[in-house]
Amino acid sequence: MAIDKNSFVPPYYQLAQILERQIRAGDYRPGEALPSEAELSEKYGLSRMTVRRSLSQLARAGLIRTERGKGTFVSRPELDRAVFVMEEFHKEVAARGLTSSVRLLEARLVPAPEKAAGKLQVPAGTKVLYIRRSLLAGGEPLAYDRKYLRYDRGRPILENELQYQALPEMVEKHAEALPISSKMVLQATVLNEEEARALRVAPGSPAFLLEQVLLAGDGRPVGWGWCLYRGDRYQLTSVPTVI
Amino acid sequence: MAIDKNSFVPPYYQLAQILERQIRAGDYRPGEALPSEAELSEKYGLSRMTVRRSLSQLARAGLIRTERGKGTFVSRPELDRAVFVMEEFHKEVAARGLTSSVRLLEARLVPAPEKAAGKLQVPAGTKVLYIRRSLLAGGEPLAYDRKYLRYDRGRPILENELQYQALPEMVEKHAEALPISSKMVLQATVLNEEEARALRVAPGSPAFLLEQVLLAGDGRPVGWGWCLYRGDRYQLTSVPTVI
DNA sequence: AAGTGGTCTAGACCACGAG
DNA sequence: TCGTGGTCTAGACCACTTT
Repeated sequence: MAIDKNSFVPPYYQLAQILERQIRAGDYRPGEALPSEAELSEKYGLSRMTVRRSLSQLARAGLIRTERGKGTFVSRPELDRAVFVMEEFHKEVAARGLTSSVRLLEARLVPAPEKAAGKLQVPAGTKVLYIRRSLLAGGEPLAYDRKYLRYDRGRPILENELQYQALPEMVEKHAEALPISSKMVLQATVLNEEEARALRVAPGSPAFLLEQVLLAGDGRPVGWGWCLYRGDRYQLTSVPTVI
Repeated sequence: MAIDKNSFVPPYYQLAQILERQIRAGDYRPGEALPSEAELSEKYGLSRMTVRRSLSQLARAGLIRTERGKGTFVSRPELDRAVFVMEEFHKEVAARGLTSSVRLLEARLVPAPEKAAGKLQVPAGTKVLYIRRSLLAGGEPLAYDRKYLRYDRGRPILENELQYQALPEMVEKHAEALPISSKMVLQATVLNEEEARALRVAPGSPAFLLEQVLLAGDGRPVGWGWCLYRGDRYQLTSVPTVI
């Protein structure tokens, strides 16, 4: 194989594909060294920087690993390793060809319960915004979301806002600092009476429990809560290793 | 801020950190454009290639996005998006400071059940290897694994192999083609009698159900099965956005 | 000393978007 | 036409590993 410089596919990508194919075909076996960057550069008529770009791509995909002073080696495939991506709710639902909607079940200012106060790093009893929402896919509840949010400003809450706005926009209006990142923990759980009712399934049904902390740019927590996803209608698929 | 060319931290990384800090501090807001590559190059005394490397890093982390002919823009944070990584069993367990071990419960050649035959793309009834294993962390069962594997060669199965070898090595010995990648689906479930007994918990307990297909380099399926992870002892934590 | 990957540069040409 | 990001080059110096 050679590089076609007239192709629309850029040379760095062509080389990455060539090497990927050779690795998958077993031409280079796990642990074996690839030709050095200088050799690849010479063989394919590309500058070393371009060769390195191809190799970086394969390294990011986990197919190879580089060792300074030694060489570039084919990685052993990690068969039991998987990467799962949970997209934003409306994206996830749209990808399945369904329409998403949000039903606000409750939204009020409450004194922060001890646990919520700890998570939000406010004194216990501080007024925080508590919301309960039902996330619908194709008209059917898919997830049940409960959250505590810091409420620093003196702005009144508008029912309309909560009903129709996405959570990030809502928080933006009602908290001092914007959340800019989130930390999540995913667990498997079974639903209790209340949760099952909200999701329209039988108590004891399986569900994903997603605990979420919203963080401001300075690292301070802005929100905390859980979102339950119906186990019979939600699953995560591993991201394929793609270059 | 300026670049310290005498630092051990390479310039491309220093610039990435500077820009990240400015974005997180709100100096550049979501949707806003960053200075052009030429401007950054001029301002920080770096070549354009180096500036581009910094920007690629921020783009991979999801903080910015580039648009050809238009500029580089700060992304809106996707708060409800999360990435979960499931590491190989022994790594995952070792990371918690526990020792991992594997107990082989069953391993025999069986005529492939219809579903397994379909998944493995072999005629129904073909002899395949069926194994059941208990994956232990600190002596306690953490996962319960059941798999069907193609068995093309005429080699006898050695109990010792199954007991002590990792699955990839085992498959390597007993299948024509090496598995080189896997496709997984993660679900939430509740355990039945048999599964609960294997995991030493009560029936009806929550668990993660990980369905796994092992693929050879040419894309042919080599193995198929499920692995159940105890819901009370296993959880996934989102990968932080890191540059 | 020689070979490897890691970083950086100054310049070039291209494709695309806006005026 | 001009400014933007996307790609590529030929060379350089460095840090590390092996001989």
